Amino acid sequence: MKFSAQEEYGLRCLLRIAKESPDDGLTIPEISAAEGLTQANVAKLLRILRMGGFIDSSRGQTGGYKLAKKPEEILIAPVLSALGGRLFESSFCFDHSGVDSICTHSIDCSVRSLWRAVQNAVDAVTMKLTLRDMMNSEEQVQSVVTPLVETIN
Amino acid sequence: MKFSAQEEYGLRCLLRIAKESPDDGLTIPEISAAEGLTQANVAKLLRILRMGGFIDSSRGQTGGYKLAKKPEEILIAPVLSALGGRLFESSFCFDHSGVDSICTHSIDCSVRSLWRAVQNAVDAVTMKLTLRDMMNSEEQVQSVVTPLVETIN
DNA sequence: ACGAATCTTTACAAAAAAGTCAAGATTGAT
DNA sequence: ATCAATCTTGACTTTTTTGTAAAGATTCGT
Repeated sequence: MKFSAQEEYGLRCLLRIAKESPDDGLTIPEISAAEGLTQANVAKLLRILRMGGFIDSSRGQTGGYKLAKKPEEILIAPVLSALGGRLFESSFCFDHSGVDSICTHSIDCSVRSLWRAVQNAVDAVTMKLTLRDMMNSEEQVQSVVTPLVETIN
Repeated sequence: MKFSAQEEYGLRCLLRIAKESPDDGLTIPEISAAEGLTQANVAKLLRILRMGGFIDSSRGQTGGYKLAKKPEEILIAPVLSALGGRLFESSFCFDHSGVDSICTHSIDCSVRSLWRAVQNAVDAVTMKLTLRDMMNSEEQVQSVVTPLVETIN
Protein backbone atom coordinates (compact mmCIF):
# COMPACT_ATOMS: atom_id res chain seq x y z
CA MET A 1 0.00 0.00 0.00
CA LYS A 2 1.74 3.11 -1.11
CA PHE A 3 1.61 6.31 -3.04
CA SER A 4 2.81 6.13 -6.60
CA ALA A 5 5.79 8.20 -7.65
CA GLN A 6 3.58 10.45 -9.71
CA GLU A 7 1.34 11.12 -6.76
CA GLU A 8 4.20 11.97 -4.46
CA TYR A 9 6.23 14.08 -6.85
CA GLY A 10 3.24 15.73 -8.47
CA LEU A 11 1.91 16.80 -5.10
CA ARG A 12 5.33 18.11 -4.18
CA CYS A 13 5.42 20.26 -7.29
CA LEU A 14 1.96 21.63 -6.61
CA LEU A 15 2.84 22.48 -3.03
CA ARG A 16 6.05 24.12 -4.15
CA ILE A 17 4.15 26.38 -6.52
CA ALA A 18 1.62 27.20 -3.83
CA LYS A 19 4.22 28.08 -1.23
CA GLU A 20 7.05 29.65 -3.09
CA SER A 21 5.56 32.09 -5.48
CA PRO A 22 1.79 32.50 -5.50
CA ASP A 23 1.98 35.65 -7.63
CA ASP A 24 4.86 35.39 -10.09
CA GLY A 25 4.69 31.68 -10.71
CA LEU A 26 7.55 29.21 -10.80
CA THR A 27 9.46 27.82 -13.78
CA ILE A 28 10.29 24.23 -14.49
CA PRO A 29 14.00 24.73 -13.75
CA GLU A 30 13.16 26.33 -10.42
CA ILE A 31 10.85 23.53 -9.35
CA SER A 32 13.29 20.97 -10.66
CA ALA A 33 16.10 22.41 -8.56
CA ALA A 34 13.96 22.78 -5.47
CA GLU A 35 12.59 19.27 -5.52
CA GLY A 36 15.60 17.45 -6.93
CA LEU A 37 13.74 16.09 -9.93
CA THR A 38 14.80 16.31 -13.56
CA GLN A 39 13.25 19.03 -15.67
CA ALA A 40 11.73 16.47 -18.01
CA ASN A 41 10.05 14.74 -15.14
CA VAL A 42 8.73 17.97 -13.67
CA ALA A 43 7.36 18.95 -17.08
CA LYS A 44 5.50 15.68 -17.28
CA LEU A 45 3.98 16.08 -13.85
CA LEU A 46 2.98 19.69 -14.39
CA ARG A 47 1.24 18.70 -17.58
CA ILE A 48 -1.03 16.40 -15.61
CA LEU A 49 -1.73 19.09 -13.04
CA ARG A 50 -2.50 21.61 -15.76
CA MET A 51 -4.89 19.30 -17.54
CA GLY A 52 -6.59 18.64 -14.22
CA GLY A 53 -7.22 22.36 -13.86
CA PHE A 54 -5.08 22.81 -10.76
CA ILE A 55 -2.47 25.09 -12.30
CA ASP A 56 -2.23 27.59 -15.15
CA SER A 57 0.80 27.97 -17.37
CA SER A 58 2.19 30.76 -19.49
CA ARG A 59 4.98 30.65 -22.03
CA GLY A 60 7.69 33.03 -23.01
CA GLN A 61 10.37 34.88 -21.22
CA THR A 62 8.30 35.64 -18.14
CA GLY A 63 6.36 32.41 -18.24
CA GLY A 64 5.86 29.79 -15.56
CA TYR A 65 3.24 28.00 -13.53
CA LYS A 66 0.72 29.36 -11.02
CA LEU A 67 -2.16 27.88 -9.09
CA ALA A 68 -5.39 28.02 -11.08
CA LYS A 69 -7.47 28.66 -7.94
CA LYS A 70 -6.92 29.89 -4.42
CA PRO A 71 -5.07 27.34 -2.31
CA GLU A 72 -7.99 26.89 0.04
CA GLU A 73 -10.19 25.88 -2.88
CA ILE A 74 -7.96 23.00 -3.93
CA LEU A 75 -8.65 19.63 -2.33
CA ILE A 76 -5.98 16.97 -2.06
CA ALA A 77 -8.12 14.02 -3.04
CA PRO A 78 -8.84 15.17 -6.62
CA VAL A 79 -5.19 16.09 -7.04
CA LEU A 80 -4.06 12.62 -6.05
CA SER A 81 -6.77 11.18 -8.21
CA ALA A 82 -5.56 13.08 -11.27
CA LEU A 83 -1.95 12.16 -10.62
CA GLY A 84 -2.33 8.54 -9.74
CA GLY A 85 -5.29 7.38 -11.70
CA ARG A 86 -8.06 6.06 -9.56
CA LEU A 87 -7.93 6.60 -5.84
CA PHE A 88 -8.04 3.21 -4.15
CA GLU A 89 -8.35 1.12 -7.20
CA SER A 90 -8.77 -2.52 -6.31
CA SER A 91 -8.69 -4.25 -9.63
CA PHE A 92 -10.93 -7.21 -9.14
CA CYS A 93 -12.87 -6.52 -6.03
CA PHE A 94 -14.77 -3.49 -7.22
CA ASP A 95 -15.70 -2.33 -10.64
CA HIS A 96 -15.15 1.35 -11.13
CA SER A 97 -18.56 2.67 -10.22
CA GLY A 98 -17.91 2.59 -6.51
CA VAL A 99 -17.25 0.64 -3.38
CA ASP A 100 -20.68 -0.89 -3.19
CA SER A 101 -20.75 -2.40 -6.63
CA ILE A 102 -20.79 -6.12 -7.10
CA CYS A 103 -17.63 -8.14 -6.83
CA THR A 104 -16.94 -9.91 -10.08
CA HIS A 105 -13.96 -11.93 -9.00
CA SER A 106 -14.30 -14.52 -6.28
CA ILE A 107 -17.32 -16.23 -4.83
CA ASP A 108 -17.41 -14.11 -1.74
CA CYS A 109 -15.38 -11.00 -1.67
CA SER A 110 -13.73 -11.36 1.66
CA VAL A 111 -11.37 -8.47 1.22
CA ARG A 112 -14.08 -5.94 0.62
CA SER A 113 -14.60 -4.99 4.23
CA LEU A 114 -10.95 -4.15 4.74
CA TRP A 115 -10.78 -2.14 1.57
CA ARG A 116 -13.89 -0.23 2.56
CA ALA A 117 -12.62 0.52 6.04
CA VAL A 118 -9.27 1.78 4.79
CA GLN A 119 -10.88 3.76 2.03
CA ASN A 120 -13.21 5.45 4.49
CA ALA A 121 -10.31 6.41 6.68
CA VAL A 122 -8.08 7.85 4.00
CA ASP A 123 -10.92 9.48 2.17
CA ALA A 124 -11.91 11.28 5.30
CA VAL A 125 -8.39 12.61 5.70
CA THR A 126 -7.70 13.70 2.18
CA MET A 127 -11.09 15.22 1.58
CA LYS A 128 -10.66 17.55 4.49
CA LEU A 129 -7.16 18.58 3.64
CA THR A 130 -6.71 21.65 1.47
CA LEU A 131 -3.44 22.98 0.19
CA ARG A 132 -3.65 25.83 2.64
CA ASP A 133 -3.84 23.43 5.55
CA MET A 134 -0.80 21.64 4.35
CA MET A 135 1.22 24.81 4.12
CA ASN A 136 0.84 25.44 7.81
CA SER A 137 2.25 23.64 10.79
CA GLU A 138 1.76 20.01 11.57
CA GLU A 139 -0.26 20.90 14.64
CA GLN A 140 -2.90 22.33 12.35
CA VAL A 141 -2.87 19.27 10.20
CA GLN A 142 -3.48 17.14 13.23
CA SER A 143 -6.56 19.17 14.01
CA VAL A 144 -7.76 18.78 10.46
CA VAL A 145 -7.50 15.07 10.86
CA THR A 146 -9.76 15.01 13.88
CA PRO A 147 -13.09 15.47 12.01
CA LEU A 148 -12.44 12.02 10.67
CA VAL A 149 -14.84 10.81 13.32
CA GLU A 150 -17.73 12.50 11.60
CA THR A 151 -17.27 10.36 8.56
CA ILE A 152 -16.66 7.10 10.32
CA ASN A 153 -19.51 7.26 12.80
CA MET B 1 -2.72 5.30 -3.80
CA LYS B 2 -3.56 1.68 -4.07
CA PHE B 3 -2.91 -1.82 -2.94
CA SER B 4 -0.48 -3.82 -5.02
CA ALA B 5 -1.59 -7.00 -6.72
CA GLN B 6 0.48 -9.06 -4.33
CA GLU B 7 -1.18 -7.45 -1.36
CA GLU B 8 -4.66 -8.00 -2.66
CA TYR B 9 -4.24 -11.54 -3.94
CA GLY B 10 -2.05 -12.65 -1.07
CA LEU B 11 -4.57 -11.44 1.46
CA ARG B 12 -7.30 -13.21 -0.48
CA CYS B 13 -5.40 -16.48 -0.30
CA LEU B 14 -4.82 -16.10 3.41
CA LEU B 15 -8.46 -15.37 4.07
CA ARG B 16 -9.50 -18.29 1.93
CA ILE B 17 -7.34 -20.63 4.01
CA ALA B 18 -8.71 -19.16 7.22
CA LYS B 19 -12.33 -19.48 6.22
CA GLU B 20 -12.55 -22.60 4.17
CA SER B 21 -10.63 -25.20 5.99
CA PRO B 22 -9.05 -24.25 9.28
CA ASP B 23 -8.31 -27.90 10.17
CA ASP B 24 -7.47 -29.86 7.04
CA GLY B 25 -5.73 -27.13 5.14
CA LEU B 26 -6.17 -26.13 1.51
CA THR B 27 -4.12 -27.10 -1.53
CA ILE B 28 -2.80 -24.82 -4.21
CA PRO B 29 -5.25 -26.12 -6.82
CA GLU B 30 -8.16 -25.51 -4.47
CA ILE B 31 -7.15 -21.95 -3.69
CA SER B 32 -6.38 -21.36 -7.32
CA ALA B 33 -9.85 -22.46 -8.36
CA ALA B 34 -11.58 -20.53 -5.60
CA GLU B 35 -9.82 -17.24 -6.29
CA GLY B 36 -9.45 -17.48 -10.04
CA LEU B 37 -5.66 -17.21 -9.95
CA THR B 38 -3.18 -19.49 -11.67
CA GLN B 39 -1.53 -22.18 -9.57
CA ALA B 40 1.89 -20.72 -10.23
CA ASN B 41 0.79 -17.36 -8.95
CA VAL B 42 -0.86 -18.83 -5.86
CA ALA B 43 2.31 -20.79 -5.12
CA LYS B 44 4.33 -17.61 -5.29
CA LEU B 45 2.02 -15.76 -2.92
CA LEU B 46 1.83 -18.62 -0.44
CA ARG B 47 5.59 -18.76 -0.34
CA ILE B 48 5.67 -15.17 0.89
CA LEU B 49 3.01 -15.87 3.49
CA ARG B 50 4.86 -18.96 4.67
CA MET B 51 8.15 -17.15 5.00
CA GLY B 52 6.36 -14.45 6.96
CA GLY B 53 5.20 -17.06 9.43
CA PHE B 54 1.51 -16.65 8.73
CA ILE B 55 0.90 -20.12 7.31
CA ASP B 56 2.39 -23.57 7.61
CA SER B 57 2.73 -25.99 4.73
CA SER B 58 3.01 -29.73 4.45
CA ARG B 59 3.90 -31.84 1.46
CA GLY B 60 2.77 -35.17 0.16
CA GLN B 61 -0.53 -36.71 -0.63
CA THR B 62 -2.42 -35.11 2.24
CA GLY B 63 -0.46 -31.90 2.19
CA GLY B 64 -1.63 -28.32 1.97
CA TYR B 65 -1.58 -25.00 3.75
CA LYS B 66 -2.95 -24.04 7.17
CA LEU B 67 -2.79 -20.96 9.33
CA ALA B 68 0.30 -20.94 11.51
CA LYS B 69 -1.57 -19.26 14.38
CA LYS B 70 -5.13 -18.73 15.47
CA PRO B 71 -6.98 -16.30 13.22
CA GLU B 72 -7.45 -13.80 16.03
CA GLU B 73 -3.69 -13.67 16.55
CA ILE B 74 -2.93 -12.61 12.99
CA LEU B 75 -2.92 -8.88 12.33
CA ILE B 76 -3.55 -7.50 8.89
CA ALA B 77 -0.84 -4.86 8.90
CA PRO B 78 2.13 -7.25 9.10
CA VAL B 79 0.52 -9.43 6.44
CA LEU B 80 0.21 -6.50 4.03
CA SER B 81 3.71 -5.49 4.96
CA ALA B 82 5.14 -8.89 4.08
CA LEU B 83 3.22 -9.05 0.84
CA GLY B 84 3.75 -5.57 -0.45
CA GLY B 85 7.11 -4.66 0.89
CA ARG B 86 7.07 -1.67 3.15
CA LEU B 87 3.75 -0.37 4.37
CA PHE B 88 3.43 3.23 3.28
CA GLU B 89 6.79 3.55 1.75
CA SER B 90 7.39 7.10 0.61
CA SER B 91 10.63 6.86 -1.22
CA PHE B 92 12.23 10.22 -0.67
CA CYS B 93 10.39 11.82 2.16
CA PHE B 94 11.30 9.35 4.84
CA ASP B 95 14.19 7.05 5.19
CA HIS B 96 13.23 3.62 6.37
CA SER B 97 13.65 4.03 10.06
CA GLY B 98 10.29 5.68 10.54
CA VAL B 99 7.97 8.57 9.92
CA ASP B 100 9.83 11.01 12.08
CA SER B 101 13.21 10.59 10.51
CA ILE B 102 14.81 13.41 8.62
CA CYS B 103 13.76 14.18 5.10
CA THR B 104 16.71 13.82 2.80
CA HIS B 105 15.10 15.01 -0.37
CA SER B 106 13.77 18.54 -0.60
CA ILE B 107 14.52 21.59 1.47
CA ASP B 108 11.33 21.42 3.43
CA CYS B 109 9.34 18.29 3.24
CA SER B 110 5.93 19.71 2.59
CA VAL B 111 4.26 16.43 1.90
CA ARG B 112 5.18 14.91 5.22
CA SER B 113 2.16 16.08 7.11
CA LEU B 114 -0.24 14.53 4.62
CA TRP B 115 1.65 11.27 4.56
CA ARG B 116 1.68 11.16 8.33
CA ALA B 117 -2.03 11.86 8.62
CA VAL B 118 -2.95 9.20 6.10
CA GLN B 119 -0.56 6.73 7.64
CA ASN B 120 -2.02 7.28 11.06
CA ALA B 121 -5.50 6.69 9.75
CA VAL B 122 -4.77 3.52 7.83
CA ASP B 123 -2.45 2.18 10.45
CA ALA B 124 -5.15 2.56 13.03
CA VAL B 125 -7.52 0.58 10.86
CA THR B 126 -5.27 -2.24 9.87
CA MET B 127 -3.68 -2.67 13.25
CA LYS B 128 -7.04 -3.28 14.82
CA LEU B 129 -8.22 -5.69 12.18
CA THR B 130 -7.56 -9.34 12.72
CA LEU B 131 -8.40 -12.12 10.37
CA ARG B 132 -11.23 -13.16 12.62
CA ASP B 133 -12.80 -9.74 12.43
CA MET B 134 -12.65 -9.85 8.69
CA MET B 135 -14.32 -13.21 8.54
CA ASN B 136 -17.42 -11.83 10.19
CA SER B 137 -19.99 -9.36 8.99
CA GLU B 138 -19.30 -5.86 7.76
CA GLU B 139 -21.19 -4.43 10.71
CA GLN B 140 -18.47 -5.77 12.95
CA VAL B 141 -15.78 -4.32 10.81
CA GLN B 142 -17.41 -0.93 11.07
CA SER B 143 -17.22 -1.15 14.83
CA VAL B 144 -13.59 -2.09 14.61
CA VAL B 145 -12.94 1.04 12.64
CA THR B 146 -14.39 3.27 15.29
CA PRO B 147 -11.43 3.14 17.72
CA LEU B 148 -9.54 5.08 15.08
CA VAL B 149 -10.18 8.12 17.21
CA GLU B 150 -7.96 6.81 19.94
CA THR B 151 -4.97 6.92 17.67
CA ILE B 152 -5.63 10.26 16.10
CA ASN B 153 -6.38 12.21 19.25
C1' DA C 1 9.16 -50.07 -2.28
C1' DC C 2 6.17 -47.61 -5.32
C1' DG C 3 3.51 -43.96 -7.18
C1' DA C 4 0.48 -40.21 -7.10
C1' DA C 5 -0.26 -35.94 -5.01
C1' DT C 6 1.63 -32.34 -3.10
C1' DC C 7 4.86 -28.40 -2.09
C1' DT C 8 9.56 -25.76 -3.61
C1' DT C 9 12.72 -23.25 -6.17
C1' DT C 10 14.96 -20.93 -9.87
C1' DA C 11 14.97 -18.75 -13.94
C1' DC C 12 12.49 -16.52 -17.48
C1' DA C 13 8.79 -13.63 -20.06
C1' DA C 14 5.34 -10.14 -20.26
C1' DA C 15 3.25 -6.00 -18.81
C1' DA C 16 3.06 -1.69 -16.47
C1' DA C 17 5.16 2.30 -14.52
C1' DA C 18 8.61 5.67 -14.37
C1' DG C 19 11.69 8.49 -16.33
C1' DT C 20 14.43 10.59 -20.46
C1' DC C 21 15.24 12.76 -24.85
C1' DA C 22 14.80 15.70 -28.60
C1' DA C 23 12.45 18.64 -31.55
C1' DG C 24 8.91 22.11 -31.70
C1' DA C 25 5.89 26.24 -30.46
C1' DT C 26 5.05 30.47 -28.01
C1' DT C 27 6.04 34.64 -25.68
C1' DG C 28 8.13 38.92 -23.89
C1' DA C 29 12.07 41.97 -23.68
C1' DT C 30 15.25 44.46 -26.32
C1' DA D 1 12.65 41.69 -36.07
C1' DT D 2 15.38 39.04 -33.22
C1' DC D 3 16.73 36.32 -29.49
C1' DA D 4 16.64 33.96 -25.38
C1' DA D 5 13.68 31.97 -22.13
C1' DT D 6 10.00 29.48 -21.52
C1' DC D 7 6.30 25.85 -22.10
C1' DT D 8 4.53 21.48 -25.14
C1' DT D 9 4.39 17.18 -27.17
C1' DG D 10 5.27 12.51 -28.64
C1' DA D 11 8.37 8.82 -28.93
C1' DC D 12 11.69 6.23 -26.67
C1' DT D 13 14.46 3.70 -22.82
C1' DT D 14 14.91 1.92 -18.44
C1' DT D 15 13.26 -0.06 -14.31
C1' DT D 16 9.99 -2.36 -11.55
C1' DT D 17 6.24 -5.28 -10.96
C1' DT D 18 3.65 -9.14 -12.24
C1' DG D 19 2.94 -13.43 -13.90
C1' DT D 20 4.58 -18.05 -16.16
C1' DA D 21 7.11 -22.27 -16.90
C1' DA D 22 9.61 -26.20 -15.85
C1' DA D 23 12.19 -29.22 -13.26
C1' DG D 24 12.90 -30.92 -8.60
C1' DA D 25 12.01 -32.56 -3.72
C1' DT D 26 9.02 -34.45 -0.18
C1' DT D 27 5.37 -37.06 1.77
C1' DC D 28 1.58 -40.24 2.50
C1' DG D 29 -1.20 -44.20 1.40
C1' DT D 30 -1.09 -48.64 -0.52
